[in-house]
Amino acid sequence: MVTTADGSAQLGVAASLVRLSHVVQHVFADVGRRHELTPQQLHVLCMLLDGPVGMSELSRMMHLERSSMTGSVDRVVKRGLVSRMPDANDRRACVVTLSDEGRRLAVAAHDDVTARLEALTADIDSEDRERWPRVAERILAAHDPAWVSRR
Amino acid sequence: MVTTADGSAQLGVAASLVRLSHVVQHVFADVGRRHELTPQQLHVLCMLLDGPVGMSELSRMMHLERSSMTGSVDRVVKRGLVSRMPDANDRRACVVTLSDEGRRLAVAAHDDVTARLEALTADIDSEDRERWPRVAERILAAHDPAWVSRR
DNA sequence: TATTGTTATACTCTATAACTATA
DNA sequence: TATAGTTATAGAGTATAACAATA
Repeated sequence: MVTTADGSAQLGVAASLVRLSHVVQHVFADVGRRHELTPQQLHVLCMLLDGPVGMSELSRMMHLERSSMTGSVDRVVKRGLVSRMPDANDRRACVVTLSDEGRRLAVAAHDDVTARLEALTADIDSEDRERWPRVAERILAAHDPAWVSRR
Repeated sequence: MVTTADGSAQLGVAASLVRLSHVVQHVFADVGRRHELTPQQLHVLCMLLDGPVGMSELSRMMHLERSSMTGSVDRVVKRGLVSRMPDANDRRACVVTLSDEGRRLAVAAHDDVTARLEALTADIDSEDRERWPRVAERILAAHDPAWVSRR
């Protein structure tokens, strides 16, 4: 808690980010559960929405060890949501690809998460709603400078 | 991605919250690792910073089943970071209490997380830095109306 | 030699169901 | 009956180390 100029107490910037993160995680877990997906499985599917990705790249995107990815991908493969396709240019590698069912689930869950978060921010001034994503992008860029160029 | 009035592309409110959440989780995991704590263990310790808490209340605070809490608390007990004390008013219950070592670790890690997040937001206009926590509180209140009254 | 991906192993984390003890 | 907490069980998630195959 921080005391502001007018004497009222409010969360600090860091504390508010942590709290908000918990809200997002909670929404993510809840939406996943409704689709019978764990948060991690949903996360994997969302990473594949823009197209197939190799195991190494996927583990980098998710900040996980490659060996951890193997098991995570195995579980969604077993559910028929993704498949491993051979990489045409590198016989060591494979690309993980959404199945039709996987894409359907990923899109539905992604839309649900978006809707839930939009609802939570519905009563915020439109000025702040416009302003916030720009602030967020500054934070993302500070955390991962490469993020800017990946867009 | 959303296209704004001036034609530039930027993240939507929901997408920016999700991305930010990942950054926070990453900072949390990284700080924990430096103190040889898993993110969940750090989370438990932080929940106890304001004073001892019973198992049921703790599981409510962390959105976990009580049986999951048992194991989580067992692991930090085993490391000597917390202990279960009998509840003076209810012989069924116990209160989980930080040890000196646990408090030291919790404070150090908490400060590290705060410092890292403050650093990430350091180059943001002071107006936005002041404004953001108020916006965040609106979101927290929308997600959990009881949160307001708990402050 | 470096990279891609997997296996083996050992934990941590989590939920469900059934249980004990106290309120 | 209801609540506080645990146990038993099963599975998901994760990291480390060692390995195979290809680049």
